[in-house]
Amino acid sequence: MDEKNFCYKYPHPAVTTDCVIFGFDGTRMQVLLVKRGIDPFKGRWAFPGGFLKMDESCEQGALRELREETGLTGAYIEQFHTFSDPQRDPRERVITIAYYALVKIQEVKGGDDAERAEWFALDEVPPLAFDHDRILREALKRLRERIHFEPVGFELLPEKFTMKQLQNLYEAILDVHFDRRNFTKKMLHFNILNQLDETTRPTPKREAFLYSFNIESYNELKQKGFKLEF
Amino acid sequence: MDEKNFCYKYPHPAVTTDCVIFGFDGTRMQVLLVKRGIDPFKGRWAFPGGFLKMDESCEQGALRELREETGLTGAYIEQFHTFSDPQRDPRERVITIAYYALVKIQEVKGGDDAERAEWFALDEVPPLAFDHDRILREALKRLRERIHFEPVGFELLPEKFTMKQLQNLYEAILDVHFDRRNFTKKMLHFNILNQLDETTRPTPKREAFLYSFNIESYNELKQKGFKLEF
DNA sequence: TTATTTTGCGTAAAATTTACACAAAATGTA
DNA sequence: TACATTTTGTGTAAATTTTACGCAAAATAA
Repeated sequence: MDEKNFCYKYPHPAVTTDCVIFGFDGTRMQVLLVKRGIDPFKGRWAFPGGFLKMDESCEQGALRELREETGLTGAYIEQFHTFSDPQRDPRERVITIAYYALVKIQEVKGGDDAERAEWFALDEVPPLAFDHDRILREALKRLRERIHFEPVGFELLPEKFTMKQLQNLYEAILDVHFDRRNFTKKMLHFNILNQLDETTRPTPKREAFLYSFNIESYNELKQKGFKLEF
Repeated sequence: MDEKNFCYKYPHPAVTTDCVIFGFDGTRMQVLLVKRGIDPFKGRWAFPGGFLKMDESCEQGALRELREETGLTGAYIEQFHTFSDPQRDPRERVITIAYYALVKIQEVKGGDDAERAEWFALDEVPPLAFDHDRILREALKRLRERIHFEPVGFELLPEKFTMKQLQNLYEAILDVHFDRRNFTKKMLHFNILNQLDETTRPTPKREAFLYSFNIESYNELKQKGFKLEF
């Protein structure tokens, strides 16, 4: 059947969600792309996404797409912008509500479309379908702002991590360099890290402490109003 | 005619834009509300907004609504969130792309719907139609974040303003109090203000310098990457 | 005149940020 | 075993920024 059964008095745009999925490999920020199997832009890479269902909010839609593409459930996602250029999709008028997700790269198994999905380092992202290049730029911009108010880094690292890993992450996102000793001091000063008894073994050189994120302390701090300046 | 002439293979939600219009009266932040003339929520106050046309981006749509409601053209607007709860409109599925505008309250003459529009101080906003209470909360939250990266205050003040007015504005938005002398020092240190030769006359007490915003210096500063911490 | 309010300009103390020094822990090599 | 090398943990002094005020000038009102 090819009938058009959904009719309205006034024209309605189609609505999709797209999700920029960020991961961190220990050194560089990565994004998960999916190769398009159909036109338009067949063969081009794009962010996972799809049409919004009528009984789900766009957050639910984005989470559903994320689950379908990567097998991830309950990931940290954040809506950052809605893109609505009338020409952004050659088929029909489509506006897309864009999210970014922060995931632990090592926990992504890949879902139904896993064979089509692939991680790319930020500086190796190929030209993307639709206006997804712009969507990526906006996502990064928002992530860089967000890091000043939320400890977004902890969504990207494993449960236990070293101070060096955390520093690498901040440096990768903000594209800056910090002094190792000052970074540690500042981070510990926030009091949102648990220093664990364990250390990294085996290790090539001197072993490092492992830390975990203390979400209770963070929530307390958040009540009082604070900022995570870097 | 009451036919439904716009048909699609899959269901499409309706899409609107809504605009939270912020103004500053010298002491308090205000928002411009419009009284609804039709159901649903007839008689309740709401933010100006309306359905997106098929040939305009949502930014163009928001600017058009703003012009129709207030007569303002070329105002500073910023998209902050898209609201998509399936139940948010009792008529049909409507998602709304929400903007906030920063306007100089003294320049708002009022448009076609001027007689239905009214300014309300933030702490005197009545219960609003739809999910507009939530929309207001989110707009404020975003404005408070934004003020750390953009000199949003200058959109809300007249061309020439005193340091005290600027301080009042920051205090009203952030709901904090600054020391008068330290605020001045910090503000001047950014080097984005022109100190004018004029002063405020007549004045009840000692006259104060007038300042204007130096957008060239601001853009220079922005290139280098900076922050307007308060 | 004198008291009062508002503004401009300053300065000392406190707090934070920045730039380093140094030693301990692990490894590899002579 | 001794020693050079790398990586990490901890500390400290200097520079900078923030904070908390003091004080006098300009205008008004009594």
